[in-house]
Amino acid sequence: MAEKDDFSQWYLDLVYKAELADESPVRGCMVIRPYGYALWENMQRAMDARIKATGHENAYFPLFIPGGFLEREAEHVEGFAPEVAVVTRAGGEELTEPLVVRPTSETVIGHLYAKWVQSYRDLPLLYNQWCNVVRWEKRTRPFLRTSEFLWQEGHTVHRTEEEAEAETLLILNDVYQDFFLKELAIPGIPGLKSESQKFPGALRTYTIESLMGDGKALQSATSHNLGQNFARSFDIQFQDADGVVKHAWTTSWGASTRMIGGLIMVHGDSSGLRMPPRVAPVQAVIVPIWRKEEERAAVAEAVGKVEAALRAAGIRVKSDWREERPGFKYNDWELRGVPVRLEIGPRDAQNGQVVLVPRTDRAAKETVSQDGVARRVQEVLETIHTTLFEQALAFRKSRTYQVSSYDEFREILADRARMGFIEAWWCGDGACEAEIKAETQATIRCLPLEHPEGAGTCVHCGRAAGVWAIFAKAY
RNA sequence: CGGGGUGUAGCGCAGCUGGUCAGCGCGCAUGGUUUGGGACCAUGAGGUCGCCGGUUCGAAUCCGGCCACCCCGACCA
Repeated sequence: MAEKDDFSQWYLDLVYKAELADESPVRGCMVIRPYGYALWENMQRAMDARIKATGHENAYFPLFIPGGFLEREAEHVEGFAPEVAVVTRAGGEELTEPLVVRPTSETVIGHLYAKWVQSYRDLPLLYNQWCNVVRWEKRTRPFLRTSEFLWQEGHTVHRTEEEAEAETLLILNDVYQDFFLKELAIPGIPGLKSESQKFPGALRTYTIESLMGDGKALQSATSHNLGQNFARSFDIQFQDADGVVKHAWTTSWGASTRMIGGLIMVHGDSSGLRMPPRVAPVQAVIVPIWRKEEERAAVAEAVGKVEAALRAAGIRVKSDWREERPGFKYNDWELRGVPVRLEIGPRDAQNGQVVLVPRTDRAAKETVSQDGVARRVQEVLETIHTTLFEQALAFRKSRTYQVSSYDEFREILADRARMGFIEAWWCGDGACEAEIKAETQATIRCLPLEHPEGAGTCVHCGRAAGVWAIFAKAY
């Protein structure tokens, strides 16, 4: 595996060697292998629970969208047209109207919502779907940017602007940010996107931005207040209590398999992946060790007992009986990021013990009794979650800079070893933002929800500035 | 779409001034010795040398065309 100083190669090696994914015969697409898919399923389960806990229901809308639908919202079509895949031929003949493979489903869903919404009594409509989408990307990387990816997209309809805005923020905070903190151990920063970076067709876009191990930012989830734009384009109207027919307010929000890329780049180290325990496909692996056949029998008995105890405690456990040497297995499971390793050899079998090694700190190896091992593993899993989070937070802080001069801004972004989030005042002018991008390749990642009061001068143009922004180079 | 590069075994590569050039490492299979931090020995399986055409007695090797992929840039809510 490449060393971490060649970060993009390190990332690719890790994805393939840990067997999360493989290349596909179609350029830009990706095969998610069982280990990667198990991770995705765990993430889905945790995310889905939050989506439902906040009052949403799952549904499913079609893969194909009538070509004309995208065009109904001007900004939307402009934003997505270049990356849309279109089916022009099917059933052995040319289609009278080409079908777009969904890049996102605002339009089809809008079409149906127009039908389903009649009265203010029908609102709010709170639906979500888990599906695949296609966006033809020129440059792809597994998980981070693929032509087809898996995600969830929520689409809601509300009676008022305030309600829609509250929904957008509820998702951002109670679903996404909570998920990042509690499941992935990633300290993301919730914030508002600038005009140039918002979703095509949205009024406002909120985002969770997280900092990767190489100092670049990753947009990890987004939540959009669509205003009445799509309601107007698709005639989503309702008769309000006052008898007046009004356009509804809609939102949409999504999080994708890209989060897996984020998880890798935030937590991975030179030995490989480090899975956050709560979503890890395997939380504890048991490596049996023996020399002679008679030892094997005793070890097997202890392994069986420990495995059963862990399973009974709800821990996802696997024992590795492959015909390989222990050292090979240690490295292999470290590469795959399994949080806890349990070693059981003849001595341990004899003494009723197991050796427990946390992935985050090999030196913290400890010997525990077989009777208490399930409880101890649970504790260690919690500790590992906290450790991962704290390490990621410490890294983010060490790579976050508040600058007052543009020279300093440029210096930091030009230095691979220091690159990260730059916080500064910004005048709010899109032209100024574009110049910064042209000169430094950095973009405004977000206008963080938590920011200093007051005002200053724009880090680029020096004019009076009332907006606190986070800049970074991004994936 | 612009600039550069690469296509030879599952993966990574050597061979490329035409003639023992079908090879190496890893991986894989079989047998044995091993096993508390990436084992070793032996045997073996596996390739239309990206594709098409040309030059030649003879092409992985030279020439032409095509295709694919990679890197840098542009693009990327």
